[in-house]
Amino acid sequence: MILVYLRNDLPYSRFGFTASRRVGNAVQRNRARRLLRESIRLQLDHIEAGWDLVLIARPAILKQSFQQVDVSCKRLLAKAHLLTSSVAVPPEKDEIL
RNA sequence: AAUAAGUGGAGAACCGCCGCUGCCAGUAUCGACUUCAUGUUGUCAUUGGUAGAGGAACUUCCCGACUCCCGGCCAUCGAUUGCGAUGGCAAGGUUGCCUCACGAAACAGCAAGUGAGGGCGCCAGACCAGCAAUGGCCUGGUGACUACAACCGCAACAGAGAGUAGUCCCGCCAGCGGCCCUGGCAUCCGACCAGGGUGCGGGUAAGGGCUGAAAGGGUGGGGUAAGAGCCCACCAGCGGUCGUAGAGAUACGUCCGGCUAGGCGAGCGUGCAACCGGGAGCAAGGCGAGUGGGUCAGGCUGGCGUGAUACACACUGGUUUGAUCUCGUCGCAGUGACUGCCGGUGAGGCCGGAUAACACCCGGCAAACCAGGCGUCACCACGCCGAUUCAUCGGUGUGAGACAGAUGGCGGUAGCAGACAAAAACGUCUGUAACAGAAUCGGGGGUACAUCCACUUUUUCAUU
RNA sequence: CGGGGCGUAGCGCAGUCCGGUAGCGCGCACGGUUCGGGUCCGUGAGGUCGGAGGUUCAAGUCCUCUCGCCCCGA
Repeated sequence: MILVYLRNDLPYSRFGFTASRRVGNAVQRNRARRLLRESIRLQLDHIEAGWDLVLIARPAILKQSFQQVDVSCKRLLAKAHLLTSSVAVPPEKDEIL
């Protein structure tokens, strides 16, 4: 997946989820978006306010379970220094989405 | 019993927690309208309840409902600056052997597609007749089956020749031109005349050969130097007139014609025939606001959350100021019945007008019908409330409907599949489904599909 | 909801309109040139024309269905 973020100078953050036709057909694009949305929903309390974030799905997400997607998502947020409190971020492993 | 194919049906279970979208109800805040009080309604927050993808939702090959837009020329009639009605033509569109049926849902009509029967052509097989060529008949298969005899266009290579056919080889010919020989004109030569030869030029497409997917009727006679539909008779084939049979395609018969015409109408050219108003699509379109609404920022004020609680910060409703952008809403939602009302359609029917009369036509009526609206009732699924004989009854509520587009995540149980282990069972671990996601609705066709069930058929094995 | 286009050799494209030989450039292989490499010269290999069916004597080309990809309009 790809994370694009930009400071919006608002007291809250906004999120967008995108899956292009390269990801697959309508069913597969819907599933990719839902996985990303659920992963962000569980992290809402730990994400800094004042940012616009867009998560872009890549075709490899279809082969991953939700846990793998969630780990990748957390790792991306930590890399962008968008997490507020200390969240247990798993260490980097070999497989990277 | 296994296997494969086809057709039809089913096509993802249950419980808990968190989350999303619509609707309903309660609570609270603020605003608007109204009232003597009350109340109605909108928005946001929050709580509870409830509903929430498919057989193909895919595809877009089609049709319809529904909505909007548009229409050339001529004639007649009525009106008399635009217009309306009727008829015709043009343009455009569709179809292409015939009939019937399905698709086909108000009268009529309706496509993609499908079925049955028939006609004609072609192919294969059996039988019959005949020495044979061939013909007849039956069965099966197959055909996008209007016309290349209106026009335009196309055909590589090979071959003599491929579109008003053509002489390359073998043949045939001596009428014509040339050459040679003989004879005649008293003699020689030339010319001329007669006869013969030659196939060089030439004629000949009748016979054979060669090339190719394809090479321009058959028999007999006349005719000719030799031949040729060159001419004639008959036959085959083609076009047409008329008659008979049939619902029609068409078949049979008759006469006439020109004598032969080859192939490709899947060549999106074109001609012909028949039929038909056309086009766009819910991003259709209607309504409202634009002094409105959305977004952002500031002020005032209410709610709620957090913290260190007379305060600060975040979010949010109302109001107001500024900037910026068009926005909101309807269309838009169970199934079925009642015909209760309204609306619509109304072929055929009835009545009236019109006519000498009938038909057409005009007006009306109503049966029947409808995918439209309202209303009532029933049913299905689920929830809530009440009652009781504890399984029913009664009451009540809901029925996907978004507008960057809602169905997801986690845990557990069961089932299934695989692996370990194993005589089997128990057990442990892993995985959890194929094709695929609603956007106005309905219907037909096509395509994709794990697994299960039913039926039919193919093949193999076992038993009798 | 409607309209249009593309698919041909490893890659990029002609040929399709109007049927008959599948070709061009780069790349690849071999040989030559050079002390060696590149450049250059010569020779050569390589394509079920997305798939299925049909029309035709003959289909990359025409027709029908189907698969994949791309674009446009409201």
